Amino acid sequence: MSVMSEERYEPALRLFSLLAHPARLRILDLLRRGEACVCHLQAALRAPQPYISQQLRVLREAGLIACRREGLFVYYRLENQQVAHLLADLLGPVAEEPSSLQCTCPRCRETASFEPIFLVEVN
Amino acid sequence: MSVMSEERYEPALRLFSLLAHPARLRILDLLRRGEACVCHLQAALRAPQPYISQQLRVLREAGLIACRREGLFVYYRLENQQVAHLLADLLGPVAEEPSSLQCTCPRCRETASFEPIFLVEVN
DNA sequence: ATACTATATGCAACCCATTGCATATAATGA
DNA sequence: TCATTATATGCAATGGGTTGCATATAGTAT
Repeated sequence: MSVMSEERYEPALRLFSLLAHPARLRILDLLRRGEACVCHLQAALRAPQPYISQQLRVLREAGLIACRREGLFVYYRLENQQVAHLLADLLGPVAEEPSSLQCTCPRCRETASFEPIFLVEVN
Repeated sequence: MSVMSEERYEPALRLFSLLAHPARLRILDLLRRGEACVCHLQAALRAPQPYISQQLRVLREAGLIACRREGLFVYYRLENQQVAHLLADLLGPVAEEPSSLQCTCPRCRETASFEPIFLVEVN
């Protein structure tokens, strides 16, 4: 049939398509707590960096998230309030994970209370 | 990578996957107004009947809608309040379509104010 | 310039939902 | 019983998103 895509539904359809993806949904949920750098998300999802960056691009080009570069690091943030509401409805309030993940970015270093998880001491 | 499907997100992921589909979203939106028979949805979507029934099955097996048979006709209804809220958030209040679609079901016949759209007089 | 780290991009292969269609079933009436 | 209408199911083919990986780019430091 292929007809049937009323323009009235298109924004909602695009949004649902973006959210109906494990990695993207997880990323958006993580960003509800505030900014996060790519390496942070990478550590949280335990997925290859190019994979993370690809999903970030999809979300960025859709306007759901935005980013800001600081030196070598790029910090992403949730940029769409409607998504924040949606996630609050469906996932509940922001979940505080027991051991907050640490990566190699300065932000993680300065607030580090434990040994960073993905930082390996080389002697 | 295929790992990464935290059970915490699975209900939301399933829901988003169901909603990220033009026909299914349209059907759910239509059912916000109340019950509708298959032929009614068929007329509204202008899609083949087997196609409509398939999407209805998907939604039914997911528990989003329920149905009740009355003679030859099967009336579907929205069965998930969370979905109703979601749609209200994203699509706004129930839209009253200018000319309400009519099909061949008794319900449409008794409330018919105009000639049913998809009813052809064969004399 | 070179080296190194963090991040982004390009692209091909794969996989699975989508969808079209034939057919089956349910219910009613003659 | 047969005919007809409304709805459901089965299944193969297709198309488009997903994903893995090689590689490119940006930024910093020596």
